[in-house]
Amino acid sequence: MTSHLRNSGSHIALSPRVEPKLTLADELRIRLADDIVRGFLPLGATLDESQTARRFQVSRTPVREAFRELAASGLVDAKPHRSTLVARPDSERLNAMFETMAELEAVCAGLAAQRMTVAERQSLQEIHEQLRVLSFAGNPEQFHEINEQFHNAIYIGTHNNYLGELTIATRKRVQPFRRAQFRNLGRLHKSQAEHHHVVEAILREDRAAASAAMHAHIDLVHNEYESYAGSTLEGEMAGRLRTG
Amino acid sequence: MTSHLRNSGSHIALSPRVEPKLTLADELRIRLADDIVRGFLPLGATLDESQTARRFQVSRTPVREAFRELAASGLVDAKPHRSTLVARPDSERLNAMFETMAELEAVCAGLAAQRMTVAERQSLQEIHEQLRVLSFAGNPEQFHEINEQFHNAIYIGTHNNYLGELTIATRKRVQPFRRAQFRNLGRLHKSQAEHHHVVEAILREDRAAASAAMHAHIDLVHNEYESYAGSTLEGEMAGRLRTG
DNA sequence: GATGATTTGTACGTATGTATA
DNA sequence: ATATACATACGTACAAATCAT
Repeated sequence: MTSHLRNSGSHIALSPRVEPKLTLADELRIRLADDIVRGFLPLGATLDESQTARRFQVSRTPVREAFRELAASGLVDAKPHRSTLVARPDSERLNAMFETMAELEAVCAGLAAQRMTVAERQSLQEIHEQLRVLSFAGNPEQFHEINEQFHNAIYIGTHNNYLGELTIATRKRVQPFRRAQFRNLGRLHKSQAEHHHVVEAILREDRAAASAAMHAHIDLVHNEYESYAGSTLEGEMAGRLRTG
Repeated sequence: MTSHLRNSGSHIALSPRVEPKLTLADELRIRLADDIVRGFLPLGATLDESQTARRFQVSRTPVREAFRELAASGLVDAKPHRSTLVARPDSERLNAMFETMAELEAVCAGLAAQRMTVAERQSLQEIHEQLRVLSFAGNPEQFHEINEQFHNAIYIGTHNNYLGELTIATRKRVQPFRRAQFRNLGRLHKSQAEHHHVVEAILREDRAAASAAMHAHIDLVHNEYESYAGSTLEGEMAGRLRTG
């Protein structure tokens, strides 16, 4: 992954509208957010402005602006006159984020059950079927990808874009703690079974059941993380890196 | 309200730790967010960087950073190479925000019913009583102030800080559309009655009832806005200012 | 549609505050 | 505790894009 953002001399501008003309700050924000949620940047890591600027061959100005936006979205922690750090929520806050995600996803599933169009319901079923196949193929990366599509399909089905955005933002903030989930092959099939209850309820247009099934699903994701983090003691260890 | 942020020469630094040393960008963000939610800055207004910089006697750099953060929080709309505008959601998005607020507030009330400490329940009752008195005194500004305290008390009662932050953020984004609410004196008493159902359910530790009562309350706030906006045709008119 | 005026985006230098020896 | 080193905060100059004519 060579990281040169600076595209010296735009080449091959065949079709117009290919580039929405993003600013460097925007590209940096997207790139850094991706690095954080993918776990490429470790939690609690120091994000040096000059260093980051050199890394991407830009000045510090767009880097600063990207950091500020990431701070506003909660992915990094920035205090005045102090270096920006990749956010590392303590266990209380992490629990709060998981719980909130469960509530948000539950509301989404409930609304989707009431509002999805025929086409949207069919699309959801197709994605669900893809996941079933993948749960046997056992490719964690691919399963994760389609799993996101599954949840996105439900957000769209709510016909409430704002709610979808809030939910996605929360998902992103929790993602670093869900990453290892699908390493466990057994988890793929369990996830599949949980999804099945959600899909079934949505197709029945049963709001309460869809909501409850999704809530249960996210709670299990949370539990899965806790048992993983607890077993590896990663949470404890990470917690003592700076505070101890 | 003279607007000089520049405090030339810090004076009287008696006790240490009085000033958390906010940056200019932070102060600007807070100030501008306040101006927006209070309706001081009209929806859709253009926020010129240089102009704003001159207004506060600072350079464009902190202004830009403040704009970026406001954009991340959704209060302003910023596209690359275009002036930043005070966000003016269309009716579909506004409905989505109201609906989401109702769901979030409902979840908060439900969790609070289960989790509030004795002290927190008592505090909630006291605030509720203050509102009852104010609903007769009929001071809209003061009622609004204590009303925010009422809802904040519930967020605290959830013991889920993240959820509280999301809910507050959503409340802020909708606030410009709730401003005129309490001009209507009758609304104060209706609001009071709705709150009563919420408080009662919370004190009974009845999660479902608290959640439902709060949901109904916010829905009525939404309806109140719609009938107001509809009657003044403000929504329609504003909608045609730029798009037409 | 081209050109000038205006506004935003980026780079960089200096000031200021923080952390370390 | 003072001084030094270092990172961030801010101002200014210039480049690039948009808007108005």
